[in-house]
Amino acid sequence: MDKIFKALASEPRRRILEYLAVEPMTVGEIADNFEMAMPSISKHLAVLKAAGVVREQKRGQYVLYSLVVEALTGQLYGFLAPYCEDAQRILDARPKRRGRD
Amino acid sequence: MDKIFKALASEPRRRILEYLAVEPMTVGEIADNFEMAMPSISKHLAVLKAAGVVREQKRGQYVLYSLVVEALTGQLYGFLAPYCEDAQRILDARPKRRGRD
DNA sequence: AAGCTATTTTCCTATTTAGCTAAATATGAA
DNA sequence: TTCATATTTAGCTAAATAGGAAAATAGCTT
Repeated sequence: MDKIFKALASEPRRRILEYLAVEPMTVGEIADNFEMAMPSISKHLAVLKAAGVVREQKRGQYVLYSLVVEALTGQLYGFLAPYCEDAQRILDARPKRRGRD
Repeated sequence: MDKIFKALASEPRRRILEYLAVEPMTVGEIADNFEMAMPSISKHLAVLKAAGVVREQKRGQYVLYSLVVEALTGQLYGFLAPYCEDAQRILDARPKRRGRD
């Protein structure tokens, strides 16, 4: 739980997720949308990846990042469940993840 | 959005919310459950209050803190909504808050 | 008023985090 | 191989955060 909230406690990182929600992107493409230098973006992506909410795929010399939306929503619903029946219901209705990837 | 995630990006603060989910408590009662000194708890409570997820009521020389569960869930569903239809549905079904308190 | 208890505020230190530049790594192209 | 591009890692500084102790504030109770 700590990793996901630490990851989301950053405006640039939340913005990165918004971009990735539209389509997978390379680090450079993401960085083009920010004032920040690429190494900083790269580190933000590492934080998001450690939290499980993005996935990286090597594509030649590029690295393509994509959102793992079930991980994002799943973790937050998991946190919310004890506070809210709706969240528990949504989790229950969710298809169980097979260890693919 | 920033305040809520910053607030939740702390294990002690998440634990405080768990306690308050059971019943309202004074600062001292909360502090009894932690190794931390009371001033630190008091500061964590201030962060949670700034994020809108707890409310404080003066009760004589005590201060009673309580969870504002709709604020906690509402903000997180609000964040989730663009990523997940379920969250949007839950928000829509939620009774609109009147400016009470 | 004086003393006691509960809480917050202030001030300080240690740790973590964000962002930068420069260097290292990895891949593709000539 | 050599050059160029994409990304990550290292090393640094500045800013933010966490926690403690001590002082300040607020409300009882005598």
